[in-house]
Amino acid sequence: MKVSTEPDQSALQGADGIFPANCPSRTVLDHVSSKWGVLILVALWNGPQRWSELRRRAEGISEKMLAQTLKTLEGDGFLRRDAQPVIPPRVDYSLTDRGRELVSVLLPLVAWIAEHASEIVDAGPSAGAVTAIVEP
Amino acid sequence: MKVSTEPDQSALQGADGIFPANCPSRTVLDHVSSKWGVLILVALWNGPQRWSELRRRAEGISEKMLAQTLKTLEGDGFLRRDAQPVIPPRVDYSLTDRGRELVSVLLPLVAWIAEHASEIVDAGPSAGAVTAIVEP
DNA sequence: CAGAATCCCATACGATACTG
DNA sequence: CAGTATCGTATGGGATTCTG
Repeated sequence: MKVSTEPDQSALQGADGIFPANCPSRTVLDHVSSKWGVLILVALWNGPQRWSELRRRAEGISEKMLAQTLKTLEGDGFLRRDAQPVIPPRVDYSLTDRGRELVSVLLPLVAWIAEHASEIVDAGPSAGAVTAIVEP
Repeated sequence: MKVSTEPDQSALQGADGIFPANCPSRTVLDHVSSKWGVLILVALWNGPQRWSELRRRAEGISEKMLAQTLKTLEGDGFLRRDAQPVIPPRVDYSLTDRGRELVSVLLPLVAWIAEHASEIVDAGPSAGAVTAIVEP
């Protein structure tokens, strides 16, 4: 399942613009890097998951966003929806081949963040957040 | 500067939740995967860039978002701001070591998307599109 | 259990104008 | 050139309710 560990970064280094504004690549990047995209995709790495499992794994996600994110990613062909006509309903979501390719390049990123986040977090002023609010 | 070759995905595969809801990792993931985060970070891979260069490279970004994204990423320690007291002003942005580590795991993702985006298409109808991207 | 539908607010984001 | 300030809108996204 190794897709391409060979960087192919030449295309990027050589170009002036990274992703042209109205390109599919921009769209896909937005889908993947949407608030919940990465979490859902990575959550599926272990194998098929049910709706409720995904909700637990992507901690904090609302049902609305789960549904929306799943549809978008399904539309992009990254995951597959498998509904069984039983009662109570059982639906499994799983990565497609394309989805597995994507996740395989996503994992190093997620792993890196998981390892280094604790050093970053602080960053002194307002914790890096642009608008630090909260606090009831 | 080798950082990424060892996946360390065990931590992810073993865990039930991916990123706990109120964890630094979530915050960092949000910063990086913000609408413009990836674009800016990758744009800096080639070396220091000036404000106006970044604006061109991250095609479509507004000044407001450029400023905001730069501040957030600077706050996270991914990039450095270098202002020279000359007239007209000249400011260079460049990746820190930490930023370079991050981008090094980001590049495979970006490259993958650049390669496959056109097959994905999505969005059903019109779906036209596209003059290949990244072509010199 | 797995979702669709509705309501509604916060903020992300863009456009424009102004400044050192 | 490299920003900041202000404003207005669109959209993301949570809470709640309803259904097969």
